[in-house]
Amino acid sequence: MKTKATLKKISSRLNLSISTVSRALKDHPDISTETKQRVMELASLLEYEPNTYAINLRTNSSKLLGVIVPVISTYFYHSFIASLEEEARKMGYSLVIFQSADDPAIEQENLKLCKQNRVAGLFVCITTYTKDISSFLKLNEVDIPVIFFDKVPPYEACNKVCFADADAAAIAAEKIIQCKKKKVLAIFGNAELSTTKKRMKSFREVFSSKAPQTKLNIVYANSFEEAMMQTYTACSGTERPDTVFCMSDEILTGAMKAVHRLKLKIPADVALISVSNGFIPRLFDPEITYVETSGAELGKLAFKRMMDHFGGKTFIQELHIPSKLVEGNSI
Amino acid sequence: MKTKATLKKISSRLNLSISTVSRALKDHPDISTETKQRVMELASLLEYEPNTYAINLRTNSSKLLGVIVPVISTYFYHSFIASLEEEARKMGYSLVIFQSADDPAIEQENLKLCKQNRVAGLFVCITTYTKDISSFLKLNEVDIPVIFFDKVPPYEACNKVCFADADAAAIAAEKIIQCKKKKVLAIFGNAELSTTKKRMKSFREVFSSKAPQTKLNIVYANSFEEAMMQTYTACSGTERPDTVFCMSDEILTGAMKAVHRLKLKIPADVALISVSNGFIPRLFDPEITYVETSGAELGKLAFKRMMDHFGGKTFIQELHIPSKLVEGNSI
DNA sequence: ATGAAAGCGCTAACAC
DNA sequence: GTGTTAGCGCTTTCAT
Repeated sequence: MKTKATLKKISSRLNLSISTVSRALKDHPDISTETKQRVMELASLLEYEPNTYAINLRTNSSKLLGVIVPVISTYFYHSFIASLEEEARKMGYSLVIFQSADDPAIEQENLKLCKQNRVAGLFVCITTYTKDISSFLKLNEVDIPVIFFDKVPPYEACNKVCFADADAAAIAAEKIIQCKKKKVLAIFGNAELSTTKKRMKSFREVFSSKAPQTKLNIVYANSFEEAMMQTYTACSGTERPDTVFCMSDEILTGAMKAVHRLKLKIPADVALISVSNGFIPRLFDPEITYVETSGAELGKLAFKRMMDHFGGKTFIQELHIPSKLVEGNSI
Repeated sequence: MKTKATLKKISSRLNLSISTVSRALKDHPDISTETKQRVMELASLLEYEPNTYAINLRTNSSKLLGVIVPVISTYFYHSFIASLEEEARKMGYSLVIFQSADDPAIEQENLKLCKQNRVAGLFVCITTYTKDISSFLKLNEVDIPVIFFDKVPPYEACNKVCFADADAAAIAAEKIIQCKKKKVLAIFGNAELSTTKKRMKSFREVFSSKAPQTKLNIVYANSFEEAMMQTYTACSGTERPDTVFCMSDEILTGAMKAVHRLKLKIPADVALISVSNGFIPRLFDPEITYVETSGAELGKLAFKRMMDHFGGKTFIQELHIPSKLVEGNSI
């Protein structure tokens, strides 16, 4: 194996000191143009690459950002990660990725690995079951900013970026009312999640205040399959709803499968409206109308918040992405 | 900010030398049980975490693995990454993720970042346009194994893990023949890719040898939209195919949208068969029959190959994942 | 304009 | 069983 170039090697070859070479490579004003020239040349000839470990050790910092998500392979997270990666790369940061499998124990393991890797900052979407976030908050004590995103802890004072959940559900509810729908099957996700609670509360409220006569059938689905069954059952009875509201992409895909199975026409037989990251609704024909909760947008916001933090804006804040309706032809 | 515990601090507090502490923490046989006890206790009290940078610098190695993919947010890559992450975590490795946006220039940037981060190994799925892989192969010279996956360079001698492309297409072709289909629309991806070429060649060959009378309409689609248009055009004419073959998930989603728009019954009006990662085909009803090319499986294989490499099996090899048919009800 | 030297935190060869 | 020492590659202060 070819050994890597170091400052030492370059300096001895050029009869210069290590510090001069170091400075020359950084275009330090003290160094003469001629010396810089010589150093630069040899460095590129030897394909010199500064040793990041040495730099990190010396400066006690790194350009690594940790990301912990329940799973990568889901409608939303990979688009978040993708947009985060783009932003990070532009600023010279790299992303180290971990999955918790929605298991708090693995989440803790991942946290440990993040610490071990001495990440400069951490983005985390907690598991459905994470109650105690003190181990995360400890990172703040050692000046590693932690930014919670999407599924954020409800109680503590911590940095959060998430969607305007209440708004998203309200916008969908209003659209349904505006379309004069009367019988709504509303499928929500895991009842424990703060996201679910917020969305449901606001969804209900809009109906009770603006269209109290609407028949609301509210159910929960923790998976694609459950969403499909809920939809199938509700839509195959005689009391078929005129509208199905889906709280997430996962639920939407389940609902759509049931709709296809029942060979229902959209929106003639049943209308659909969803809250979504935006990819799934466009797969269908007609395209599904949805309230956008964009993972990409959230990724950008999260990264910006991290940079602000590095820039000194270390105060705690909760940021929201506004929701907007994207019209399809499903309602 | 609370300062982190180091060997130095622990040793001075305990009136021991740094090396004794270091050895105690590693459960070195030389150290007395009592000393070990005292050291362990103080270490956990101070929440000592070894400084990875110092270790990496000292040992000139890291537990980071680089991954470069064209995009994360696509049918296949995130499942590859997800499975790789699971495997890696089990072995104490962490994944640093980069997207090339299918742009060779960004790919080179990413490669540079991987070098900077001194990754212990690299997984890369090259862009559609990557012709020169010498910069990747250079890593091998400095003992950083590079494993190409999925879209692999066709010519050079390098480590590859990929699908048995020819087999996958052949299996689909045989299924179509077995179902006595006579008019096939076959949609392939980017014509430049070796994957495409292999799949198409073998697809054609099966038909010409086993069912030469079949009417084959072979087209290319570089995107979801193109696949939709190709399907729409072919299926709305009078000469509608009885079967649509889709080379990838992306193409399948496009084809399905066209099928829905034309309100064609599956498989009565048109049969479908696809090559797929396995998630998309199950979204539809009836479920689509597909030849599985599992990103998760490939991730596992790639990681295993990497570990073998670390274990000394540094010879170059090309590994394949066999293809298997997963029956739906679409043909 | 350049160099010497200390030190980041750790490991490991070599004392004793 | 424990300590001493050198050194990984770099930055940075202080000399000259």
